[in-house]
Amino acid sequence: MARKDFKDFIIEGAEVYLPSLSIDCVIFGFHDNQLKVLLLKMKKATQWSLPGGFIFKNEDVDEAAKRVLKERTGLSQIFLHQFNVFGQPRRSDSNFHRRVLKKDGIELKDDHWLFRRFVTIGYYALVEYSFVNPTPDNFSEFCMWRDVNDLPELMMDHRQILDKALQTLRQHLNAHPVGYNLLPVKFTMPQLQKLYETILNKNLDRRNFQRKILSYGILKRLKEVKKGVAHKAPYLYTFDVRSYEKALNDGLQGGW
Amino acid sequence: MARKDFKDFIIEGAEVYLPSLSIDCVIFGFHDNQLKVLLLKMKKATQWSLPGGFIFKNEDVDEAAKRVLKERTGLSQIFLHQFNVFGQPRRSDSNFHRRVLKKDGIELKDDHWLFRRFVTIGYYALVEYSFVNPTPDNFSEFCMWRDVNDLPELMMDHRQILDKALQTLRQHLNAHPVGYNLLPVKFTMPQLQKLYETILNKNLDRRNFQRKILSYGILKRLKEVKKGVAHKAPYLYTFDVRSYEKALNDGLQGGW
DNA sequence: TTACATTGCGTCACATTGACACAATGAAAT
DNA sequence: ATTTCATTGTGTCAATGTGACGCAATGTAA
Repeated sequence: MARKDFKDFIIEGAEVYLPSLSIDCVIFGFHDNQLKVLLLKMKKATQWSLPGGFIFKNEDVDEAAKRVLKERTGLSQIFLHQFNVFGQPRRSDSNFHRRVLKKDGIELKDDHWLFRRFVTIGYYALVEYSFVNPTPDNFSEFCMWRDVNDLPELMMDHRQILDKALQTLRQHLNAHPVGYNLLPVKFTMPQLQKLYETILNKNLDRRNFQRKILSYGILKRLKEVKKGVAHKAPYLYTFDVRSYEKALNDGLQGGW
Repeated sequence: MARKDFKDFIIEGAEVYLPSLSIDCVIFGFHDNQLKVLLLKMKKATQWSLPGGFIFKNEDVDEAAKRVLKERTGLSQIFLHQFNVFGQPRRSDSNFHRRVLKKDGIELKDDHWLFRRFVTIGYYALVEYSFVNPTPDNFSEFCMWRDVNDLPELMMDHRQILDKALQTLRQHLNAHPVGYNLLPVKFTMPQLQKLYETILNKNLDRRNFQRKILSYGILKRLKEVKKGVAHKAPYLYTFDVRSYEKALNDGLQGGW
């Protein structure tokens, strides 16, 4: 979006977007054995923010989320899951936005649509780190991956939204194709384990983990091994998509 | 809400409510060993609808849901859980409402706020059947419990919303105090089992169910037995609230 | 050539689960 | 009063799953 488009956006927003509603996305990636989140560094402010946006008046809400995802990552066909609505009246601070925009040389009336109350719909997304091309929006100076264990200060209630997304991801780990969406096509067992450990925030026994995950019958071991690594080279695995989806439909977890 | 209030509501709605957003509630109860849902029979139409409402401009979304719940059931302090947003542009059919209102002698302009697009936030609630005082709203002629296995035709996408709520309830069964909120204070083991069977839509072995549910240590067996029943009188149980909440925090289900 | 971190494979005790047996209870039928 | 029988309380047993380890194989780095 060029400068001119931004002006149009600010002026015409009230016309083209559904009022009162916004979208915020928590985009997870996995790299260097760490769980990452894609964040935007705001212009003229120290805070960061989640990628977000608004919904066109005739647009499906899920489609709007996909559009935002595409704009920030370059990716289509992303695993996307709506997880919570944040609807406290005081969640946004209109003065904050006014100040930030003013520093950027933009002054708007007090009753401008951007300053009104927004109820936001939280989505979390799972993407393959290496495919992403992080792209800032009009409110941000850059867009980059941040480690979930080393987060900067976030604007408004975005930290709360992020925490809730992480909590949801944890609960979904056994019922959704989390590994499949976060890892590259070929990966090693230690990588997969580290992913589970990071999301669950606990250590797992290497041998028991392998036994359990293999018992699901959703992995295929390849003939290759990982190359260019120190120590013993681990085997590479891929997800057996067919049986993975079947297993997830039936539900992987225990229970009744 | 009296007749006059209804007129006010229709006229002033655009002023007092947050635009574009609505709330729909799937209220579950348990009675006669059946899972029930509280539904409204619409005026001048054959369809039924879920209890719903709108959000005041300065009202917390969760509070709005509680308000709706209170209006339809008479209850405060209800277990309430937001589960999904339904945001397809074509989910509501403005002609449907127009027709229904016209039959009721009410004609509104085509651009009336009630006919605009609404994104709705779905909540499910768990209530104790016997405490509920079903109360219709202005769009409905009566309000009553319906068996989830014998549902009438619902307006718009309310059937889809209900199904999603049921699916969510199933997933939450081991992680939320479902039994605690749906059953009376004192209940029998067969009652609790029937509740689980109904929600999960499958039969469970009586003896294994008892063993497992008792192993959680969340139930207290009382000295009393159920009276006035045919055959052997079953013991009565209550939830041990303290250990129940503790167990739910840790998560009852298996997994990692 | 050796050291050593890491990987692949396996063992064992114990807990959990699914399937089922049997006696006890008490209202309803005779 | 006695019998019937659906229902409840308790327990058994084999199969399976889980947690805690041991040990040899691998292959880079010392």
